[in-house]
Amino acid sequence: MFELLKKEGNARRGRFHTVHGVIETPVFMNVGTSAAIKGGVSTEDLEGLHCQVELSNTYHLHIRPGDDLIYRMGGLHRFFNWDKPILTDSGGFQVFSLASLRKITEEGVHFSSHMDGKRIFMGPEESMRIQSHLASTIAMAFDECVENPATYEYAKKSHERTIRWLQRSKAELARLNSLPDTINPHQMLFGINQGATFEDLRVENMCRIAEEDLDGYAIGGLAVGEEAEVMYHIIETVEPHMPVNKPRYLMGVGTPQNILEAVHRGVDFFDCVMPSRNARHGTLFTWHGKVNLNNEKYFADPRPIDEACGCPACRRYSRSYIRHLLKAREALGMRLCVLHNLYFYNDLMQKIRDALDAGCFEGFYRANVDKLAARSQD
RNA sequence: GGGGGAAUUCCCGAGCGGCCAAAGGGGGCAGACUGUAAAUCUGUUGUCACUGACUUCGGUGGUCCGAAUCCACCUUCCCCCA
Repeated sequence: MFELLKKEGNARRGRFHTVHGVIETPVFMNVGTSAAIKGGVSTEDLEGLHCQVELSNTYHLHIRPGDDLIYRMGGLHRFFNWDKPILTDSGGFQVFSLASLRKITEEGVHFSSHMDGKRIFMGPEESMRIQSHLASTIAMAFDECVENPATYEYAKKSHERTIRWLQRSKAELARLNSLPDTINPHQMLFGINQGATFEDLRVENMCRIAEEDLDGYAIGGLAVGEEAEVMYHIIETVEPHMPVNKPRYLMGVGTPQNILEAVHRGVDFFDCVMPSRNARHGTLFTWHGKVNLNNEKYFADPRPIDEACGCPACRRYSRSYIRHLLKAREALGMRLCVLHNLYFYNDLMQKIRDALDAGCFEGFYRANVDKLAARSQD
């Protein structure tokens, strides 16, 4: 159940109630594809980072260790010891990212496993069965994330198929939730809006999936190579057609600036690999822009990554030391950087919520939207 | 004391007369990264007045139109026999 607590312009302050607890929105979901945040971050760490929701992936966990095992181990929450909400992505994104290894039909998608080349098939029913085994808080409908640029003809054909896949996902999850040995019979389902960069397809798709009366609605297929302005425009186009009393999730986005822009346009949920991946590669997000700790100018810099940050890395360690760890390929270097970036993202969302609560989001937005995208000048 | 082998650009290492400023790796420097096939990938790494010129392959001197590559001597290091 979603409570819309406050609105400022299009920006929304909300509260989403789940069987695994409350999610204060706008929220960033911390991505741990294979039931682990890459870089050596534990679930205890996640608590320290004020992480509200963890995100894992259906396709990856199906391949390894197998959803049967996770079901036997009592579901994802027990398997990796996390009792707060978990959202599982459906595997739809892998239709896009593993494009060279798949074939799409009306039934679903034939993949070659990226691990061993083994043939696997995943359609809406398979995705829901796997997610039911994983017993996540929120399951995502099985969709096709279309490549950019896409032709109008293909985008139309694809989004219509994605709607049929959504209806099949919904029916299958309802069936699974009613079975006696289902771990989480209250598993929720979010539908995913598609339609590439075509306004009419996006709107038609949104109106059609809204009729399915789902627990939440996602905008997918963005941040796949199009200009940021195009992404913002699509959000603005779709948003008026999204149910007001349900959470809105912009999938896979994005930079701190992207998130602020999207909150400004009415989005509640986000997830992105960027904070963890960039951290592993040495790029840190701060309140005065990006810092690439690999740069020589930080060789003897005694300051923390961000003076204003309260994360475990900034509380104890200098840029100089962490840079050394990265250069020496010490695991601790990556870990500290990932802790910092995830703390930063969760902190960014907290500050957005605080601003909304205080009724000063517009000022917060204006003060930070450009600064966040810049390269730090210090 | 006798015999054999080796010295290459920051490091390791290829090169055996012109197509060599010199493969490949490492390291350095910089960039990318958006529902994670990413601890990955890309560019760059002698100097400059940079679509060209100059300096460089242990040292010195030769041979040759032309030498990192061939010859002589020197220096240093390694191996084998005494």
